[in-house]
Amino acid sequence: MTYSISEVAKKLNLTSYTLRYYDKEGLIPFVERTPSGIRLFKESDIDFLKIIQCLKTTGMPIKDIKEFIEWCSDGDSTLQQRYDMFIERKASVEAQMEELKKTMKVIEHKCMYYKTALEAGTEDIHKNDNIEDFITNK
Amino acid sequence: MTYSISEVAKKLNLTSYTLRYYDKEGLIPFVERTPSGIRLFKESDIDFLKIIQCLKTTGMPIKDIKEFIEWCSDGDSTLQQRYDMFIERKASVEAQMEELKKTMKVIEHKCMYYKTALEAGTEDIHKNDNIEDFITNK
DNA sequence: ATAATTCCTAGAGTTAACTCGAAGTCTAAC
DNA sequence: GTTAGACTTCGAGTTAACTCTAGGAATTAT
Repeated sequence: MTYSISEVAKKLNLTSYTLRYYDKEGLIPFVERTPSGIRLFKESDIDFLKIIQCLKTTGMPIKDIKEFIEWCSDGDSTLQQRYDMFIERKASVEAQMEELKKTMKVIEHKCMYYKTALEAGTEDIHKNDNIEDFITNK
Repeated sequence: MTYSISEVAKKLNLTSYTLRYYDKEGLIPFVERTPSGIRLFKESDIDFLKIIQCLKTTGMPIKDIKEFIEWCSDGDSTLQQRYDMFIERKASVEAQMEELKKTMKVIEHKCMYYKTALEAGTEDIHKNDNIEDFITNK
């Protein structure tokens, strides 16, 4: 069973334009076509697109994802590169999570700041606060 | 005590170009100047820039940050908007963390996948795997 | 068989966030 | 008082990732 480009777009919550763009950029060279040139997406193609979306979420640029796709079609000789890449992605995601946690602390502090200010009707009650205390975690 | 643009850039790990760009975009209208036009950053300006960096980390676009800055100079009448904004930022960061967690699971699975493939010398040992099982969390 | 819909490509346009170059001004050191 | 280095503005250039348009071909519905 195969899917049309618009079906895949709907399934993955992106547009046909984007899928054609990914194809143009060499991210999905494995997608087959009808004799008249229309793309036919297999289930396995959709799985690959899910991995591509996952890599994008980690902040990986498209040209790097393309390199990974090329490694995939190069077979077992590129296993080490692909392993290294995922280890590096893992470290990157860990770093991003750490940064988000720090960011969250500041945002939560600001939520409290404005909650109390709203209750008081003025920001003045924070006149003596020291924002550094929160950013530096004192 | 004040700081020059390049000192602030160094402190915040960005460039003078970027700081001037932020100024041009209205993110730091409070930064004062010498009579000859040179920017003098106060400690409180740097604190504001840290909040701006924090908002950027949450994925907030610059024109939205600008709106927040405008609210700040509009005083207490905008407390509700600012509170709502931070609540919304909090939800956004929570969503991002959730997505990163899901992404992490897939990445970790791929790390294992390639680790075992490397040990076996070939990807073939995963011939019967079903990637869906991992993506759908089975 | 015709009309509506969906597909195709090539290439142009958009947007965000920088990033830089040119030309000139300011300031500190000698 | 001149020179090196940092500062200024203005506007142009860059990059990534889409996003869309035009013009045409294929498929589906009536």
